[in-house]
Amino acid sequence: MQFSSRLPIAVHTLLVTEFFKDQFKITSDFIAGSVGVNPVIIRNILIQLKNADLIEVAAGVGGAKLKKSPEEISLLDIFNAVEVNEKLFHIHEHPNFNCPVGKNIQSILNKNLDNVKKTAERELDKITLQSLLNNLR
Amino acid sequence: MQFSSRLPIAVHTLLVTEFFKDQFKITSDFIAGSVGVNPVIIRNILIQLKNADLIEVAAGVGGAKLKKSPEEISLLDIFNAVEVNEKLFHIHEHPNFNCPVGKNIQSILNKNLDNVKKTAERELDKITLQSLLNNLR
DNA sequence: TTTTATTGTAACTCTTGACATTACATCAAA
DNA sequence: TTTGATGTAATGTCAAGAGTTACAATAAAA
Repeated sequence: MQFSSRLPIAVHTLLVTEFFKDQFKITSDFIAGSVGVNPVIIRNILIQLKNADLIEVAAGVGGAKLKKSPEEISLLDIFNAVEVNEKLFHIHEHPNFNCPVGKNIQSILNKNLDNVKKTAERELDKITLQSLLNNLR
Repeated sequence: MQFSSRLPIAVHTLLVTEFFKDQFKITSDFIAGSVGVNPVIIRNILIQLKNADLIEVAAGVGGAKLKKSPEEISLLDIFNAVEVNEKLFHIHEHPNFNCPVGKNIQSILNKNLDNVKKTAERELDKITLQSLLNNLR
């Protein structure tokens, strides 16, 4: 099991948007050319990033740009923009509630696994778009 | 995107195996009755737990039991037993290597996201089967 | 030796999500 | 009004999770 490539593609999109902002108009076709996927994939991700207030996109004339500075955008912001926020694990839904284990399994696992998820989120929040840009040079 | 219910079901399986070890023979049907899924699902998970040396299963006569003490089994051990170990995120495979962003995106994301995964694994490793058993009482 | 309960395992179906692609209406500036 | 983009719907393909049926293999007990 693996997370989809939406986070990687969204990160790539934002990096391209910032890196080339003074040289090119950042259209979905332009981004798609760097990412290597269909432009519609990029447009859908741009919509999600726009809804999360990370970029603005000029309808009609075209072109995207960041709405915050790269220091203010973390991988967690991007992750939350493109992945639906749900439990990390799918817990089986029909345990036997007449069994002492079945009765408690959901609350026990929810508590422990939510904690794991929070730890991973804190880690994602430490990584900024700026630090990734620094790695480019 | 979500991890499958294999880890939750495997944890449930091990808890049942230990909790009822002195009262019942722990067959796949018995476990399935507590988890609320088809016994074949349990048998396949038992095979994975057996391959990871966490339990032993008596073929023919039936019955499972732990091969280590609950203190020695962590959620990470169980996770590794039932989930194929792969990258946390699927990174897009055909970036444009002629682009300074496309050329570096894979190595940058691999490095940063592997680190997030390692953090989550360390967190899973802190949680033992015994601590979950304690929560049952 | 035969019966019995159980495991091991294959085969099949159903459903869902990711991803790719085509198509076209909408939009806003030149 | 033309032009180049975006917004968005529809469709197809593929892979994985989960459930189920079926049955051979196994090992203990009768």
